[in-house]
Amino acid sequence: MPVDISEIAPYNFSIVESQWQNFWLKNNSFHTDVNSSRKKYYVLEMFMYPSGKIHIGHVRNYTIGDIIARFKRARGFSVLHPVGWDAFGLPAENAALKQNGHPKDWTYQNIGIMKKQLISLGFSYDWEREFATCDEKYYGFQQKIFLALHKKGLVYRKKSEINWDPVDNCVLANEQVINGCGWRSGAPVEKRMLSQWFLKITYFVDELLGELDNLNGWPEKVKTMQRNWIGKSEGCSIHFKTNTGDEVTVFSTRPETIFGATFLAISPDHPLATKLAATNEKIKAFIDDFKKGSVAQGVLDKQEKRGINTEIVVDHPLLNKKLPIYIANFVLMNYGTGAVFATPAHDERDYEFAKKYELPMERVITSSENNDKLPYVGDGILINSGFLNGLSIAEAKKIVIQKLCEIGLGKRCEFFRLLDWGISRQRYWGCPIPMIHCDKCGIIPAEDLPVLLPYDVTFSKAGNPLENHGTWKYVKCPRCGNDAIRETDTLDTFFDSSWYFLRFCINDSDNENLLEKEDVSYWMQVDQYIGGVEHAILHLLYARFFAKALTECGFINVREPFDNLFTQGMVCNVTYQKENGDWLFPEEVRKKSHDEYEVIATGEKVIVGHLEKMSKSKKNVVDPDEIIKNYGADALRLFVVSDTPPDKDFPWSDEGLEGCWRFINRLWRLFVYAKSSGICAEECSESVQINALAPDIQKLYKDFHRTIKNVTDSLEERSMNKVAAYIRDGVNAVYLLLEKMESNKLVFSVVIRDLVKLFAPIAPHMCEEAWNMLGFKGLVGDSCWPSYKKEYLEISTVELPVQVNGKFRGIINVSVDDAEEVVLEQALHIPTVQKLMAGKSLKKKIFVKGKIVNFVV
RNA sequence: GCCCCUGUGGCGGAACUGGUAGACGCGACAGACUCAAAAUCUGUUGUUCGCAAGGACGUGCUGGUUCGAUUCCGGCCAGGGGCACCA
Repeated sequence: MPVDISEIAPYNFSIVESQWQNFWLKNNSFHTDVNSSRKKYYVLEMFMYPSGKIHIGHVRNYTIGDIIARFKRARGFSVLHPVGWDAFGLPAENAALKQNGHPKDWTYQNIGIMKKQLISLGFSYDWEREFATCDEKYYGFQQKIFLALHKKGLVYRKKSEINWDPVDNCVLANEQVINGCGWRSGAPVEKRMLSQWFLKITYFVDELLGELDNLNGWPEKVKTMQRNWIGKSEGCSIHFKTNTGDEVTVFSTRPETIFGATFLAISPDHPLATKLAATNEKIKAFIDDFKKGSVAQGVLDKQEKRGINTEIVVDHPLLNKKLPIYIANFVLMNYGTGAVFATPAHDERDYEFAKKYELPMERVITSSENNDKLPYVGDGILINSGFLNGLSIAEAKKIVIQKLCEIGLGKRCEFFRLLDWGISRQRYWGCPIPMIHCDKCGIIPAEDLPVLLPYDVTFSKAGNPLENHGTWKYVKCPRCGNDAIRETDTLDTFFDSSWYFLRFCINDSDNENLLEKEDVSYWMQVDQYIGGVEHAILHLLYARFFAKALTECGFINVREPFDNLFTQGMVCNVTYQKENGDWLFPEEVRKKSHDEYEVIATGEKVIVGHLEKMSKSKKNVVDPDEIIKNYGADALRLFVVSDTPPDKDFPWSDEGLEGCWRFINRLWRLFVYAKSSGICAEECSESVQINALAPDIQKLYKDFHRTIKNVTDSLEERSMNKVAAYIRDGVNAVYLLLEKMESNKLVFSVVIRDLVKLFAPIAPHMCEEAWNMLGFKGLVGDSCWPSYKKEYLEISTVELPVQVNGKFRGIINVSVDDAEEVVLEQALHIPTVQKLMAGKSLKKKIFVKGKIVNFVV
């Protein structure tokens, strides 16, 4: 006799979960090796910064990855699913300063805490491959990579104006400046000149752009963002000689408007401007003012157009007239050539500038509509343009470039928005740049690799602790033996994260070569990469660059690192605020009436805000540890992939989590009930004879094959929300036939067995326990994934909708193979149909086999 | 300003190549069990008219294609994201 299902004790997740976690860990259950007999599958979630504790966003990211890893493993792939730590970086130094500790201790301590959290979530990692970027072995090898890139000419040094963060006291990459402020500190960025190391990312600009078209497994959104970031512009450069013998080259994407050019504008940073400033007080004052103002505010876009006439002129290349040169604040030195020819009639900025300084405008493009408004930037026909008159913009562009080339002044060319990547950081907690400054030999590679970070540093003095260290930087020059000084800058941590996925490919702890070519070519590319869309540009572009650069250097042989990319959405939660704007924790708030909330302690009115990304400052975070303690890891895992598609933002709700916990229990009760009804591994030995089954059991069995298909397909397309829904569907169907279980042991044994397998990627602990309880051998994940029979999916009878004039009017039960006449005859018997057709002539009848009947009257 | 994406019940969201819109879950309501409650199991739940049978409306708005449109095409509106003096 089976037990009473409502009497079954709740699932004891805390015991079961820790028990299986220990088992997996002890037995190294998810260890992987190169295995040529199986197809490989590399799943990777973006590794995390060890900030202290994981948050729900991490849980969602890593759960998606773990579900895929477990699913692929069950489907017979040799799965690489590693984990590591992006462990260098500023916060460690800030924390050390605050707590009077050491960045290294702080970092490794956090890693310990967070590792425990990951284990408590049941993620199926190959822990043997775990490492942190601050491990000596990792950054030591990274120095070799740096030197190889240097040798290849992909690393170079140049003096450049850098973004200086006055709060964090460090240099920022352009990409780390957001609206003129530091990406971490939020402080307005200042400009300074400094010698910096650069990675020549622009060397691969064509490939970085072009290969995007072949990345079919990447979201279109991310590819668009990268294209915009690279920012290719095609056009033509034009060379000018000034009346003072100087030279200016301009770049334009609109060379066909050259007849409308009325002046030239150069950047205040342009060499000619610098030269003029040396002898001209007014120009010097203008440039000085420009540097102060624009940099400090960092708000260039809304800035008023300003400029100064240099009194220098050039010849128009195609007309017999002179064009004055202006120094103008809207021309950027780091784009194009730092100089433009201005056509005020057809460019908004030029127009604004020309209007202010009363410069002439010459209309050269006309269109039928909108004929008098300037500036005109639309399509049209060329006028006032000599040999271009009457041509379309596209034709004129082609011909004018040809002409400019012929007379030797123009050149077809393209420019990119993408700039080389500045990688020097004046910080301690990073990978030391292995270079040595020698007075005699210059700047040369260090030979005493690895150059290790000294532990005994002080953070009390301002500036870089490596710079301040008593002995560390003093070395002998490896070339001449004289006293020399180490480079004290460290590498941008984006450098660390640009190749970590390659390092996971080797598993041999003795191997000094972290990029063992055979292992890398076995595992790469990453088949599924998962992370937040906030890395759409920087990290993902740098990683692509590294794959190309390391291939050029001969380390590896993969030019694109990530075959499929999945960007998951953020986890959001409601926010509560007092009327004065102070944020409140949910537990400080209570519901007063239907739509009013108040502060429990004071009774003040509470404003319920929109869903916002969980953040500590908004007091709307939930702690994964608390959830796991109260509901278990499986419930949390299920919840973060339920309901909402994983690429969309996820709205947190306590009720939703509760519902997942209820479902875990519902399923657990089903398994216990099944066991008590005699469902077990042994019962599965025979194959199900479908025709011998009672109709309802037969339907259940067939429908379950549909469930298997739906779950499998949804997993393949990464629609985890549908996976959860279809599994619930299957479970609901079984529940409705509970009392028939004992008398249909074979069918139910097979169904229950496959249910355990299907749900195991999402809720591995409970399913492992059920698998074991029902007497199945080994780990559930090692058993093969359930398969479905196609013939069970084909439906022989169907509920066919019947329409009159395209409107649904009833349903008939027919066999799929019934002839058209038979079906139509039956459809005409529906009373409503008869009523609607009475007295009308049938104009047309539509019959789509197995789909629809439609009478048009 | 430019580029991209998204609009479906009270809510999160399903819907195969155009073919019964609303799967599954949350919430709500009801029944069973219980002395009672919780838990559990079973139902109902787009709006609206109707006692009912049944009807009307309904996938942001608005046109179009079609026997038939959440799905395809045009125009608009709203929300979100990216870039932004890029020549």
